[in-house]
Amino acid sequence: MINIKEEIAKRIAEQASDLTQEQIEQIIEIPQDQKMGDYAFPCFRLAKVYHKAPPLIAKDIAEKLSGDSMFEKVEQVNAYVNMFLDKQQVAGIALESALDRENFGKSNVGEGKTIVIDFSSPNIAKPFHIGHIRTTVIGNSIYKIFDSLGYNVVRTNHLGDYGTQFGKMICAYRHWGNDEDIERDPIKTLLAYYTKFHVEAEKDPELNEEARKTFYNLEHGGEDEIRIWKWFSDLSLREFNRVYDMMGIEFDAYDGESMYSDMMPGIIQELKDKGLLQESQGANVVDLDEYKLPPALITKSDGTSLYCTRDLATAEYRKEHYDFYKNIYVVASQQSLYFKQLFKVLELMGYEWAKDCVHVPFGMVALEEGTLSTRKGRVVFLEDVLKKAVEKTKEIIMEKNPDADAASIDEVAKEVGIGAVMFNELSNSRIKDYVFKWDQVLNFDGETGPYVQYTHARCASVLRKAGEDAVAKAQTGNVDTSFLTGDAAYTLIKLLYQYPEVVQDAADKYEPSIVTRHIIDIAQAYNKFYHDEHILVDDEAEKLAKVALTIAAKNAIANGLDLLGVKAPDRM
RNA sequence: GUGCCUAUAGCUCAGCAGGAUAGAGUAGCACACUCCGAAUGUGAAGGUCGCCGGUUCAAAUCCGGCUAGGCACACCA
Repeated sequence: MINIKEEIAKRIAEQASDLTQEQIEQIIEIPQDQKMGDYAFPCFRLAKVYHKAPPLIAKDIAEKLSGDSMFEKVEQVNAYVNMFLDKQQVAGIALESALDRENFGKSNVGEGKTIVIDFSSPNIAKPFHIGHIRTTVIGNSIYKIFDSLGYNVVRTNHLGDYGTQFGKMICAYRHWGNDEDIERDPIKTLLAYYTKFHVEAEKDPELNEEARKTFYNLEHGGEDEIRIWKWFSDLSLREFNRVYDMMGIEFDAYDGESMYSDMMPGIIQELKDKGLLQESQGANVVDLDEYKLPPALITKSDGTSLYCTRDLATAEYRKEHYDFYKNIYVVASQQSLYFKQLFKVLELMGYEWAKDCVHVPFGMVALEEGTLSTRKGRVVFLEDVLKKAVEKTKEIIMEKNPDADAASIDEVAKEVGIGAVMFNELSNSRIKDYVFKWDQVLNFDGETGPYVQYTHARCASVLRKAGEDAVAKAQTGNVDTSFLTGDAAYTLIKLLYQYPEVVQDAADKYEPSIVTRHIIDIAQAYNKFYHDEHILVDDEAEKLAKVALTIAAKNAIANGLDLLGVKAPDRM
């Protein structure tokens, strides 16, 4: 696709030779008001070079640019050169790429590069609650975005299936466990035991000691501990997979923490050999004082391992097996300091690839009653949220469309309801904290997933009415773009043109919300176009041009939603 | 105590390698379905961009200092 900004910069560079084309490209901006043009070039910075007032320089440049066929007009307003592009040319460029659904917004910049992305990673035997939605949905979207840019992306679910907590869980089971209850409703039952453990441990500190020993046994090959642990793991995975299935999320590897337990001694030895390990208060640490970081704890005073040790092993394993270009961790912002320590230790171990490890943090989810707390039983289950969203959607569909057939209602309600929850999660910058509110996730008006999906369904509906022949003809892109120069159509066209850069930007920043916001803009622009102009008009040439734009908008929305992991139904 | 993050309309948020009059959605108000899907669109209203300084021709955006909230800071992950 032609890079318009680059073309403009090239032309200005010919006029103002004291700046390089790159510098000019940096200065060129998109005015906030469309009335001021498609692109603008502020001339303040040239004033010093030319010893002339900025408006005079702007006037000069504007005059020289005026003749170029690229522009409809170029005018000087104060210190700005405001450029209005030839709308038909832009429409031609945008349509050409957007009509090609398969390739629109995609690229091959990542060819030959592998990215490992660690996300979701819930703890075994604990509920999959609303707090997990962030890493899961954001991680999935980042995977989709990089995948669409040609990277080979490995999704790994680093299950929290190890650590002292399992000592606690096993203890609790031994004290109060009932196998039938567990089989019937594993997570909720295990959660009840876990909660009870903490209550009891308050009264009887001996329990904590017992739990520590139990984990020690687990880590050192205790048969019964391993049997119970394995059983809990399997049950949990079954539960998690049900939720992943609902959201259409898959993984390439389920390598939990336990998988790396064999590598612990090796890591510890390696740290010793490299002179990094120090004994401190009975524990083994890597001192990071020099880097203004607290020491990284490698082993506890009782000799058992810690997550840091396991994470070091995990990183090494990933480098060896995947030779990653980036190793991404989608983990809550609470752990920012921890990841700084982890990456620093890797660096000190002499691994130059430590710089390729990135922590992608996100903010906290709280409930109106306070922070989520598994122990205190203050949780909202993700599955319940998804189910409620589907029910609500079903009600809305039946209300709006009483004679739709039952089978399709169920299918669409799932796509829209679950899509709404996922979309909602991806609407804001990931770093923001938020408070979970039912009426907020179940709101389907305005800037929401259903709004965007509705627009997609509306496009599909228009195309059905247009008929196959018209769609096939429009699909070639061989249409008269002079019918697409109205304000609404042109706004939409510019958004379509920008879409590929937006995807790249979202990848650079690991920020799916950039895509979310852009497809909201596209949906708004299409809806406005739809209201302002009649699409299926009698005039064949005009109709084909507008149908082509409808196809393009539909493709952009469908591809954008796909990057979010959200479905784009043709009817709803 | 130290570090990191956040602060923009009643509410939820965009905008932040500086640029022209700070944008959406939502709530409330007023409109538009004999017309391609009203889960839509239109209009009016709504702001000391947390506060104080600084840099600059130009600051919501950069720098410094405050304030408020969140998070983290050794045997949990």
